[in-house]
Amino acid sequence: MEKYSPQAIEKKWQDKWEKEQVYKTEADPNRPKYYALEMFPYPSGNLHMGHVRNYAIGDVMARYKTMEGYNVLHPMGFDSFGMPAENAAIKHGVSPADWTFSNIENMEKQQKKMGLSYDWDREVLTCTPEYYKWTQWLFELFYQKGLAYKKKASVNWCDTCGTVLANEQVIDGKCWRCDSDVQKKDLSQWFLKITDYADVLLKDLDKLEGWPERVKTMQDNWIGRSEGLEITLDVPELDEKLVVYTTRPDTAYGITFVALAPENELVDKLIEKSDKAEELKAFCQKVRNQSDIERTSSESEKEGMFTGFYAVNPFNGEKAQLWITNYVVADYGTGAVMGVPSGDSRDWMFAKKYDLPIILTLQPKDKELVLEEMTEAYVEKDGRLVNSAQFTGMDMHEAVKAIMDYAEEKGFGKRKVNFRLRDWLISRQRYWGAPIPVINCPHCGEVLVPEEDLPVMLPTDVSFEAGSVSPLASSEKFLHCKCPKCGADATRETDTMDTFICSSWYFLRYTDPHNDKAPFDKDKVNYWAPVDQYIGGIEHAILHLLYSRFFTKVLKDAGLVDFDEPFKNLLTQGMVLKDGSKMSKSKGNVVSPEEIIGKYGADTARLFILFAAPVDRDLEWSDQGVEGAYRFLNRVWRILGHFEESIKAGKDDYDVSALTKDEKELRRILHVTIKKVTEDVRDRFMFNTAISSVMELVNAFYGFQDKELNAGLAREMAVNLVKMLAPFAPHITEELWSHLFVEGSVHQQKWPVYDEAAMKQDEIEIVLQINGKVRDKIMVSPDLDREAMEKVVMELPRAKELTEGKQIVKVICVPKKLVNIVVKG
RNA sequence: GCCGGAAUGGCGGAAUUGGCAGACGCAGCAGACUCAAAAUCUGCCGUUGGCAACAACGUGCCGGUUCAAGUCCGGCUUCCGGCACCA
Repeated sequence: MEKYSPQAIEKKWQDKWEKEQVYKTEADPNRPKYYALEMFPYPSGNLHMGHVRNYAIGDVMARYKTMEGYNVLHPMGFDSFGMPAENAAIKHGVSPADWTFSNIENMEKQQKKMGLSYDWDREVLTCTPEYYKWTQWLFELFYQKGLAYKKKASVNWCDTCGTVLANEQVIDGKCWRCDSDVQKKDLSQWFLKITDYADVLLKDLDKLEGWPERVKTMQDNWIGRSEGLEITLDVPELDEKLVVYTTRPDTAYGITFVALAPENELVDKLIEKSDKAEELKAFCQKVRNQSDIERTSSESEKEGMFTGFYAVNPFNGEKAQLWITNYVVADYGTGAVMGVPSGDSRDWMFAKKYDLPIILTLQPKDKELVLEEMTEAYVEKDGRLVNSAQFTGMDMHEAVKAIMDYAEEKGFGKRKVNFRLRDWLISRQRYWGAPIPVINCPHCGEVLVPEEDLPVMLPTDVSFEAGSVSPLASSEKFLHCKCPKCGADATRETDTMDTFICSSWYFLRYTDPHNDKAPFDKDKVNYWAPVDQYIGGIEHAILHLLYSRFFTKVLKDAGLVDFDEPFKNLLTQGMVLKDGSKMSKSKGNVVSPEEIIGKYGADTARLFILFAAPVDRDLEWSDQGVEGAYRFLNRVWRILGHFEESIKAGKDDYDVSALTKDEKELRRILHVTIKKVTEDVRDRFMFNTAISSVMELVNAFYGFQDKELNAGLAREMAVNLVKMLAPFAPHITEELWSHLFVEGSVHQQKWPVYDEAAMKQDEIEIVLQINGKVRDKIMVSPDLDREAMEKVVMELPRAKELTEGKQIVKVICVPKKLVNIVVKG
């Protein structure tokens, strides 16, 4: 065989696979299916190492499962709506579509150079009318189910991007995409009612056994469920009522004030009746002008202003001062919070600053608190109640329940579950997205575009200048239309949808990508989906993964699919780092996949990236490590070349009993390796250790390079070695397969099965321990029972020497492992 | 503050159910081949002491359980990530 030349063989096989459509798949209800999916990329123009890692992992799973006999769906597509295309249009005058499609073309070319087993016929591009027609159709479905609505609200606005953002897209007060400060704006916007599904989105996290704990916790935190009590307080001077929400009803006898957000409904009424209306107004204005970060940071100074009015604590009839404050979150709970300084550190700080009364209602069990000596609130959730009428003396946890019962019985309280999760703001004042299929009629109001008129096509005669209105409004032809209901002159909705809508259902479209009658066929989607293994970055832990779960649940309730979770198993890959930090142009530490593939080939790039670290951990890029992977593939190539004649001459059913002792040992290692690699790939996603055991096998193979090797065994070694490496390094293995075995593609072979009998050892090494320390090793038959093992070991000179003159307290025998002699003296 | 994850040689990492810590790879050292170098093949490679046999120490820290602990329990430290004035 000639020298290993990846550049020559990789191209050859990629062309052949494509021509022969080796990776094309069809639904087949008679075969078990496996759906392997990598998160589809945004078409930025070039693949980076993160993509390479993502696709390499997915490709191993897809190829492995295919060899295991599954009908495998392994598709790829592009999340191709979005801002960068539009920015390119503004900056360079190219159309967003042209920019996007040329990037897709380039990235596809790079993906194809990786040798990935995609069924390209199923490619999904979210920016095509064939796709966004169904995105719009799904929006209409949500609308009809009462899950899409338009409302005026204070929303997140990114001035740089010229659009609003969902809560999930605001990271530490900054835009997720461009990192600039997010402001608040009052706008009328479309929302999806994800809060209707808050409870089930939280509860079903328990079902997701194949998801990493940390992703589930993140979603749990984000949804933020809390159980508590709503308490209604009278405000006699205004003849009004006020509702507060608390998770600590046990402290209700300690209310001395009520803190209101300026947005609370009662505030305007308070100001109206107040004799210091101007001051209060000014204070409210000041608070409302603060940005979200200023207002919601726990470090910022608590401020407030007394309104002069009081509410009555319904538990004890005590008066509670009504304050307008800057520290109450307006859109959580009721925008009003009961102030119990003794039991809440924020209330404590506020009460101390403004000299408000404090009542102690909870005493810890292990010490006695004296109000005058306290320097901070007692916030531990443990103790007995004091100063709490009939509840005094009760354990805190019992009191929570008892007080809620009491409040409900008396009619001034109601148990309530609250969530941190807010509805999903989906309007975007941008061009390159799916238009919201709604027409505004002066007579009929909001009207959905009739299904037969979908898709609402993106116009091309627009000006791309960013502003507070979508560029779609600049197309007269697009903007003006007739009302589908009454025929009157009407205008279209000019906002487009958040691209996260497009990506919330793309994995379902892959199951039936060319359907022009429906988003997907029910039988097809229920055959292939849910996704068996989803692979992607942790950055989508909340955004994409939460939205997709929401979509799936709505589609299940609408009867479009039979499952209620989209992704059975989730693998969050680590980042690819260079010199300890994420590769980025600004740091100048980017390693280009194209260059690496050009130099060493895709097989080396894939092998290195899978070998260098466990898939879920960050990976430090190492040029020398890549060399190592390349060396290994060369070693495989050479050793198989060395035994080429034997491999070709060998028979598949040869006489194993004729093997020498050394050959038997090699064969044993082979079968141990098959077991190890199978389990690592199938059960643990430990590709790094799977590869390392194949390396060990190759090292053992090299032990025979200067020796005779039974032709049957040479063949068995080669067949299984090439098969085991096939998912990791698809080209070199295909080349070797064609050289050595001729028939078919290695990727359509059956995955190796290990032979228990071959794994049996005549002799195994056991360890002698004295007091738990290793003192000697000996080869024995693996069939020895405890007694026989003990006997053999006790006869060892080392054992005699080290136990001489000492008292043997105990002897522990672990069959096939060790004998531990415990001595005293 | 609450929640989650992690910590093992010079480096990436392995040890799956408590049973030989450091597999495999990188780097390093040595030998073979070569006029020489590269490539390749082979061997060595945690620390300390010792010519060696061997011994002691060693998986972030302190303690515990156990014949035996990287692994289990209790208490910390540091780092990474999420949430956070959410009542």
